[in-house]
Amino acid sequence: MPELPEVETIRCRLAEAIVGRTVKNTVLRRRDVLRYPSGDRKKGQKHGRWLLMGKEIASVSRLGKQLYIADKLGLGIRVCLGMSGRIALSGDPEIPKRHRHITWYFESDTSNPLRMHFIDPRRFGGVYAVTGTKDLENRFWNRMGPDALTITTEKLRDATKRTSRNLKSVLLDQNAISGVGNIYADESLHKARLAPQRAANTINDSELRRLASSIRSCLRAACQMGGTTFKDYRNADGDKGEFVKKLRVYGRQGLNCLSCKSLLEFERLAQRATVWCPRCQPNSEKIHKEHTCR
DNA sequence: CTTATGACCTGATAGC
DNA sequence: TGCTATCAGGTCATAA
Repeated sequence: MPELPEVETIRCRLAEAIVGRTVKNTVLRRRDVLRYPSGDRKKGQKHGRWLLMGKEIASVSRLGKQLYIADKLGLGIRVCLGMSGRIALSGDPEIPKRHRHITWYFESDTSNPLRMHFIDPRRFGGVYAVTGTKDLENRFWNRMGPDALTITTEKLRDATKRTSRNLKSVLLDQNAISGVGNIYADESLHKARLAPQRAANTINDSELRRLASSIRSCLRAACQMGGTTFKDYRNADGDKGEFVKKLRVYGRQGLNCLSCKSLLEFERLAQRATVWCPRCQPNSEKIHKEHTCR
């Protein structure tokens, strides 16, 4: 469920809560949430058993929608939240009883006990043991596109210029750009006044600038509001994200466009629900005149 | 190499 | 009430 702003909200809170603290014990209740991609199961199991046990947390970082929690040597865990995953700290008053697949217990002077849970009903998410920063980069992060929160026009051009796939697909492709999911793809395209069906390699320079800046501003605004709780998302303390109040297209198919009053359309694109305004976001590959939108 | 597709799961909700 | 069908914010392996 969580996209970049939701994961960033969680990352900030975790950095505040667990950096400098030492893991006293780790309980893994469901082995299969420990993942071993592309055949390095043995290696993963060897390191995975520890899951930061006895380690002092030195950093909580993020690329796109992925978290990395590590000690000062860089050894750590890569956390993917998938569709329904979350991290909850023991201060959250309503931690669900079910689906708490992993719990980390931190050392404390008893006045300040702290637990951290990995919770994931659908189990599309998972935790990956990583042996160091190089390992993280080689196996995972170097293969991903640049982080969407700070995407530049130039980097977006690299991601779009050589592909005739539609913009929606490219925005959702983590190897092209990291961190945009279904909600912010639709919101960014609407803000940039670009049709989601538009072939990526047909957008001109001013459209490219508009798209890069729309992605950054949508994500930045969502981060500031603690992300979007459309349905289930909760941050590490159990709170909802308020950006749901700012959504202009996502989930609004059949309603009026907030910019121009046209009916918002719906189509399944890249196997995802896609909502756009046919008037604000015309699928024309020609330069069109500025019109009344926004 | 790129790209499209299905698999992986549970839970909430709608319709009969 | 109980059944079935459909939908959900992501990632990964596979095959064309």
